[in-house]
Amino acid sequence: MRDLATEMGIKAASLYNHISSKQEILKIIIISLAEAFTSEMNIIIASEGSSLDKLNKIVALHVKTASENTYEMAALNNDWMHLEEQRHYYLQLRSEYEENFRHIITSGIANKELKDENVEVMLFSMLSTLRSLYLWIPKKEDLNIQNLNTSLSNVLIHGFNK
Amino acid sequence: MRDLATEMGIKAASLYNHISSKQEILKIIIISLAEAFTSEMNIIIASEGSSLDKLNKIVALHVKTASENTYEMAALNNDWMHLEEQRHYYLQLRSEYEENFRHIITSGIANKELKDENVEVMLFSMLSTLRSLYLWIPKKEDLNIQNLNTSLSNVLIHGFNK
DNA sequence: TTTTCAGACTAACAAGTGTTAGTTTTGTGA
DNA sequence: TCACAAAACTAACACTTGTTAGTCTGAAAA
Repeated sequence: MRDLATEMGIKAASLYNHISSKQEILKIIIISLAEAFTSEMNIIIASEGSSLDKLNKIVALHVKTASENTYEMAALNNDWMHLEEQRHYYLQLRSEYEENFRHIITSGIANKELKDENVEVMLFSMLSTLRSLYLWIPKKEDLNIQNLNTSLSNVLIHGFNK
Repeated sequence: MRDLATEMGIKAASLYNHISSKQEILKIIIISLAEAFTSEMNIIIASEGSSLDKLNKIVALHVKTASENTYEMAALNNDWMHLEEQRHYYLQLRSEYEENFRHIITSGIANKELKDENVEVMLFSMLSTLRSLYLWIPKKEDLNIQNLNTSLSNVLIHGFNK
């Protein structure tokens, strides 16, 4: 809290005129990002289009979030486990999101859009790549968001062997 | 240190009969895993075989490391930045490893084994999935290591669209 | 049997943590 | 110009942290 206050040019005690605890800061950052993300995810789920279309949209949503909310994504990824009252709620949002993602994949397999490969492995592979974007995007200043969407979708969905 | 000592059934001060500082514990865990990993990686680099063969071997090495050294992998992934004297050495090992990985991909593209897709995106996608394995493997108790190697290689390298 | 020493112990330190109580300053509306 | 509220301040709290100094214990070596 002292570091944070110094960065803002005030004393630590003055922070408590604005927030009620350190926990509250964590909660605000993580829960508001998680809710914003979830609501965009629900729009994708409800949309028309093939499973591949939806997967592409999910990739784009992650790229957008990681580039516009890099630090919030870092907090969400690294510090969600330090939430207290909201930990359960966060985990609920997260498992709904994973369940939606999984459903898109199984539907895609069912209607022959996707290979009949291990669903959990597919899900894990996409999720862990997309969740790490926040670490990687800031290091590649020169990349164009549209190109990134395209090549990330290509690599994740279509693979890279000939 | 007090938690650690309690877990061992001794008092915190007694730990200092065995190690010289908390830092040293971190160093031992991270550097020894990184060195072991690097030396196995070098064997793969030096081996005969196509780029695809090498990529498969790298996947298998990550799966093996994540399942046999889950906690050490967690420490390495989450706490390498808290290394002090060894931070530079760690980053050096890591960038050599990434450079080797990148080289396998560019060779694969050059000899037409792999698609001519964005190398950095391919590398990022594989790396972030493989680096997250330590989080995921313990949750899937029932999975067989050999099957995991196969389906992970399939998903990462061949993609999952039809 | 005595000596030695690794490895446990207790007690305490200095520094850092989030937070509160009470006070002063500052800027805006009456 | 005055009143008041927002938001800064100082001082201190209770607790946690890694670590050290000095001591005791028990088992192996002499």
